Amino acid sequence: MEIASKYNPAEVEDKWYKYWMDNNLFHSEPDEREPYTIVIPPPNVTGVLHMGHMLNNTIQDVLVRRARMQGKNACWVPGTDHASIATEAKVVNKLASQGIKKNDLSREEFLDHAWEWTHEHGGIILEQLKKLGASCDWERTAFTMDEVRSESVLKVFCGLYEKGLIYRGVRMVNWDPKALTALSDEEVIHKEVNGKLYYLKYKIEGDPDGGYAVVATTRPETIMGDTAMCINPNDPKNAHLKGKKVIVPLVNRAIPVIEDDYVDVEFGTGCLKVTPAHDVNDYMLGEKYNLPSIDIFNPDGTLNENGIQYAGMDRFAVRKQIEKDLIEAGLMEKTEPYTNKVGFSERTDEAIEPKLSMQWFLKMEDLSEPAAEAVEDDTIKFYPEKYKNTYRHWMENIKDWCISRQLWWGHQIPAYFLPKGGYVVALSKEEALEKAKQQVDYEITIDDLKQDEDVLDTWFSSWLWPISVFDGINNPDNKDVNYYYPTSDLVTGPDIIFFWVARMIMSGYEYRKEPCFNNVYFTGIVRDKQGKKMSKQLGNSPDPIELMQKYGADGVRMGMLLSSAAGNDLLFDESLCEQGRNFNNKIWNAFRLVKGWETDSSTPQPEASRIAIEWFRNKLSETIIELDDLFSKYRLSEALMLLYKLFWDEFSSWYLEIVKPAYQKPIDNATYEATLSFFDDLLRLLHPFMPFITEELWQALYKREENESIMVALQPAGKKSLDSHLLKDIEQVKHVISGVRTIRLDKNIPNKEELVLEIVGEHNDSFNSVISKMCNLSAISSISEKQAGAAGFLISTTEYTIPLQDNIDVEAELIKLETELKYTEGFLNSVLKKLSNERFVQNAKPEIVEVERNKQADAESKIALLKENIASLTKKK
RNA sequence: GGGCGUUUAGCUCAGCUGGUUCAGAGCAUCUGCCUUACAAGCAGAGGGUCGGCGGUUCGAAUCCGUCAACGCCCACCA
Repeated sequence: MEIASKYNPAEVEDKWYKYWMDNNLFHSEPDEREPYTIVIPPPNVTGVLHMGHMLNNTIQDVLVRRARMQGKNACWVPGTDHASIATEAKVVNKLASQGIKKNDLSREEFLDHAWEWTHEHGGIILEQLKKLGASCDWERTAFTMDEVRSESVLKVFCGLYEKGLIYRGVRMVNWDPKALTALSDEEVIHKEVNGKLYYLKYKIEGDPDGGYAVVATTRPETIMGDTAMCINPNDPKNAHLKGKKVIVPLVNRAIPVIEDDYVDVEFGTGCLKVTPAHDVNDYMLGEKYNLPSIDIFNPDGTLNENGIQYAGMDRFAVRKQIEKDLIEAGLMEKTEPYTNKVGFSERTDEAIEPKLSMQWFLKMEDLSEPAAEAVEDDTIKFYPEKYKNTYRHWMENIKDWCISRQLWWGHQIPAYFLPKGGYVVALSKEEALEKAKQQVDYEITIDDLKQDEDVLDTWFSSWLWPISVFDGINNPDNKDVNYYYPTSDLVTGPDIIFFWVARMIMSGYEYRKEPCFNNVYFTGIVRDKQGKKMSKQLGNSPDPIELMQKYGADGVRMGMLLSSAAGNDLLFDESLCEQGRNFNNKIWNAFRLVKGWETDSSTPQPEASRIAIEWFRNKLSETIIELDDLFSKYRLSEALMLLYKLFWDEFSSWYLEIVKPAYQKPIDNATYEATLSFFDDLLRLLHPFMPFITEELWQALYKREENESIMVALQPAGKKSLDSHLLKDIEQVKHVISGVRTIRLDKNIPNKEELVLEIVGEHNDSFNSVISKMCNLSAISSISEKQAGAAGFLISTTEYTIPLQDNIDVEAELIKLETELKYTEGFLNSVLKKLSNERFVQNAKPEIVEVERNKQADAESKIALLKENIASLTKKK
């Protein structure tokens, strides 16, 4: 059989993905097996795959594939998120490029465009996940705005409303003047902004001396909304203002001076302008002192008619203009540079405007209680654990969730306004009418009802995800949800711990009285080599599809995983994918070697092969134990590295080299069978990490049945009890072999040339067959004294020597010995120092002291030996 | 302003409750090899006073304190 010397992923990946699909291997139905469930963090429906998705989904696939191979009924539910604000923004932009304004369209027309966009771009990302090898149950693909999910959302809204947990009211919210919607606190990102602190003069009303108070503000454009000035009652320097009124500059309106100890005496002049409509704190002062509230902004951030001469101008333009005008009017005392934190919209990057508006809110207090507890007591475990703190802190300070958005793309709020005021909340308009009829004493028809224009926050649908994907909201007792819920692991980024993770936990307890998942694995953020976050804007993110074409999906998966300890950011480097590709190639070539062997039943099994098989069986089992441990701690990176070393070093470099028959010689049956079986085990261990190449080789390794797949083969179990002596002995043997190789290299002796190994001192000769084969020796013998002119090396106190025909370089040899002697003497010294310390001998554990004594003995005999050798060499000189 | 985390070889990172599984791994580097699976390879080698300082201890990468640098999260001081 002729096999190419390089693995070509392009030839095999699509083939096997299709095979898995054709054989329906990704699909799961409830049965008697133990379930293993993951729900995908749904990517934006119109998004494209980026490196973050690659990492996240590779991890999920590794977990799912492994669980499947452990005999569990594994189900990975894929899907997408309608991403209300992001998608709407994209559609608005697209329409704008066609010269269409959103406002010119009716809601229905706009939604038609949005659906069209969704169908056009939707699901691209899911197709990309298939390239990665994701073993999702595609028959279960869900969308946050499909029928089942939409129904779930409305049902939940109505239910929570009935329970009194959802309320509607005018509150100070985060307003995005670009997206023209309210946002939740979590959608606001605070950034430092270099601006100015403006010191404005507020004249004191009726003051004969023309006295004034100075107010420091970062937002002079809001003075039109001022309805009071506030001082601290305990501030002596402003005491003269008590009970007075001051005149708002330019506006010439008198406002009262109020007193509240909220005001920091030290800041600015100790005078605070109060603008209840445009600042959260001022709003609270307004409530407390019953101040009027003057809203000066339009929704888009321009000033309204309350802005008088500035009406129609943008808020930032006004800031500049008003600065000029104040200076001209002599009402600006000074300005100074100032940095403060300003909130920006997560989506549009627009400066948030605190704004009073009517919104829907969800009360969080009751919901958060069981959710907080579950993480606290490890019912739901976080990996890494440090996020418990973050979570706890947020839960303890949780505020009500603003769930309404002034958008069209999303779940429209099922609240219906009545003609003469008031509203009802109902699942359908028909039901709303029934409710309305009971509520009002006038005649009412279905056309009189007007549904709330707003939609719900996207997260109000995704927080139900682990339940709603199994239709567990609409049909709480269905077979699927009862079987698959609670889900097993959630894999997501720490950036959405509040947006999503926390809220899912809440909904889980609210609707199923159970955790929604048992473990949460937080991945890090993918950064480039400079440590910058990878993003499309920065252009520093490679295209995952191109990467997979270049290195193969398996290679890229490995590249992602090698760099990622849970929760740590990972510095992505393409060279890791290269390493992955190289590893694929290594596996490929090992396969070529093994499959190239001819067997011969008359060939007896060499002793070396017998030993190698016994040893590798133990090595494999030892690794499996370690692997299980690493997986239980979600240390996937280390798990993969462990297998990498097992395959490359232990299997390829040691095992295969030992059992490899001589050129064009056949191999004995027993060794051949054992090797194939090891190969099979290795492929299965590797399969969760590298699904494609392992399937390709697994299929070719033995004759397989139709429809068989490594995907559903079981993980190898390994031996129960390990022969630790054998494992240790072989490590010694490796040292001996390395020593001989070093001599060959040093002395420039070709591998072809047979050598003789002579040993002075203790040596276990059970493994001589292995040493002999690996070093190409003609004989191994024990002698009492090293031959003159032999090269050698020491392992503990045994001296391994190779007699050489040619005269050796005495000088070089002496230097080598002297160096080793010096080092050993130094080592002995440090040991002796410890042992001569009485307090050490008294206080340290006896085992430790014993160890030191052994060290001393070993070092002493080694020194004696070295000295002997040096003496005999010197004689020769 | 609070809280959390990180700092160990050129790079990326392991090192649990203090002591031979303690100074490690992979990559990179260097040397020699186109050796009959693989140069995307083989064999061998070098490389760190574990961020600084101080303390506890017979003994500290590991525990305590402190400082520094970087990162993240939270927070209404205009």
